[in-house]
Amino acid sequence: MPELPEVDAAARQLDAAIRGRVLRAVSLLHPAIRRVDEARLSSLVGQRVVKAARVAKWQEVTFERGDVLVVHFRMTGDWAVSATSAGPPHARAHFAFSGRCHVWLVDPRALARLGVRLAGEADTSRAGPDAMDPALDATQLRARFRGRRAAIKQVLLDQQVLAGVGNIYASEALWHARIHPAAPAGQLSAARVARLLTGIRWAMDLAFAEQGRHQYGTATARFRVYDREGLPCERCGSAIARTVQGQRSTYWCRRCQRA
DNA sequence: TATGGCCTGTGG
DNA sequence: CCACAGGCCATA
Repeated sequence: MPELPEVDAAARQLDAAIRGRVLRAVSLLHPAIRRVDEARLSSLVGQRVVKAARVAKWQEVTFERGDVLVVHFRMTGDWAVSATSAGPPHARAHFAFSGRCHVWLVDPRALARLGVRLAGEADTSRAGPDAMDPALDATQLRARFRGRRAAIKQVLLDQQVLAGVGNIYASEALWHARIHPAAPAGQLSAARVARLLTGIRWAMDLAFAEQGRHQYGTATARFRVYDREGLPCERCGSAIARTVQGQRSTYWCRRCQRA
């Protein structure tokens, strides 16, 4: 599920379901999810939802007193919304709202995280600018890469540098920009960073466009390089390569993407 | 900067 | 059985 476009869709779905409703009850259904401070969670019960929105790869549900429920899907989280109180498989948390609205956090791996930021508390996440923020330009992005000798692929995954790019779209964006995934981030020319930002927006826009349409495109149909090891590059026809960087798979074209 | 851990599931 | 999974954090 969760890179920026998917989290964005989830947050919109959540907002449509719960905005204006009152939280009636919360229950946690898996020990790993119980690491959240339950007293804080309970303090949300009885409050009305002002809005739900995406912030980087987080979702924030703002309540009337200014308290905020913070949710991160990690690898496999998602929402399930229904009018009945029967939970779906892998339901890890249950939120009951007024008007017979039930929301489940569904997460097979149970890696998702819940948190509560009470009114007046500072936001401690030091996330960088949002990848889809139109105000972000290539000059700013290049400034954020400056001094980083690590591979651009890994720097793209650093949410403090740029928020919202994950493992799939990092590969996709680098392919679009024709940049070698191991290139040192701080050495990229202005022109290359400009291409990279274009590539990031291109990959994200494609994913946004996919949301409304057939949810079930296969990976090979949806992506240009991700999960396409050995298949032909759609630009030059040579076989897509897979390498590992920082314990994560990187997919790229040896011919199109030069150092 | 690398490594392991968190969790469960799927596919080779 | 093993490798791997769209994320992130703790630790040395």
